[in-house]
Amino acid sequence: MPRSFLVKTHSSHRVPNYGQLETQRDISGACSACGGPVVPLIFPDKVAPSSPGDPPQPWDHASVIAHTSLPLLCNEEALGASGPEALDVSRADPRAGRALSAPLRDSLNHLNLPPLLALPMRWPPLLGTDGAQTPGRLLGAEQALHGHRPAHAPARLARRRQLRCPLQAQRCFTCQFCDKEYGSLGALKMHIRTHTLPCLCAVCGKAFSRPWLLQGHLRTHTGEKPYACPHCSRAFADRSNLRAHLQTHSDTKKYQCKRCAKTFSRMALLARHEESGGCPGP
DNA sequence: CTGGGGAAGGGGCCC
DNA sequence: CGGGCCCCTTCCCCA
Repeated sequence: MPRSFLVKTHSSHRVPNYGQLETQRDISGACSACGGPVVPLIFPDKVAPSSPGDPPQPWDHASVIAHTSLPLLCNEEALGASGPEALDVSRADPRAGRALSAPLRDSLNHLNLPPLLALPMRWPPLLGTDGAQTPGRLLGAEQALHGHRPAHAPARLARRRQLRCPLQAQRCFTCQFCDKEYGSLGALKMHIRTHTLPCLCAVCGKAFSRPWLLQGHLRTHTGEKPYACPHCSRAFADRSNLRAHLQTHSDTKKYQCKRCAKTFSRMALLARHEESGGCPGP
């Protein structure tokens, strides 16, 4: 997905009011690293490992997980572990007697879910804002995790990577979960978070790849809308949504149909216009 | 069918 | 190098 026009604005404008959120995190206990709720990660039952035909799963790669330390970011603190043993995935096994944090346990009870459900990696079961399941839309990570992808033997996979990046084999970092490639280890680590989803919402249990995504999600629970439209009384929880809304106040719409010259406030509307066949043409 | 809001995903940039 | 924040984009849903 192209990300163009990444214009940095003045940092003085980056002062959203997270007071409520900070208070909430204090209640539940927060990860000092990501600000998310502190809950132990529970890996799927290793008694029932992935079948050979299944795609590789994050929990199938404990060594990689430990190396990146990403998925254990939160539960390390919850477990109070430090040192190498903190990276031992087996320590996060629910059968080892690890308890959920009280807020999350309450959330799970509220959702009436079976106890000790394989929680984090496949969690949550596509919850809507009302807590109901929303089958219509798969999360990106869920798509990556559950998409049908043939398993690759390590040697063959390495061979394929070599063929793909013959000149940059040393600088090519490939995701073990989806084969995406990155030019830096940092970029790869950030991407891996989209598979491991280390930040969990204490209210509904939904998992996110990054703390600020969780913060944005928490606004759906608190109702906080720090981004107000200067032209009307509307306010938004998300800056991008405000930006899209501002287009509705603009006389000059940003996206124009090349066939009929009709303009639209959003690219999605233009795309829908072009795909609907309703374009009268020039 | 169209316009718009809400929520979320994810790569890039800066510190 | 990692975290935080930036931005755009996408999807779903509703009026």
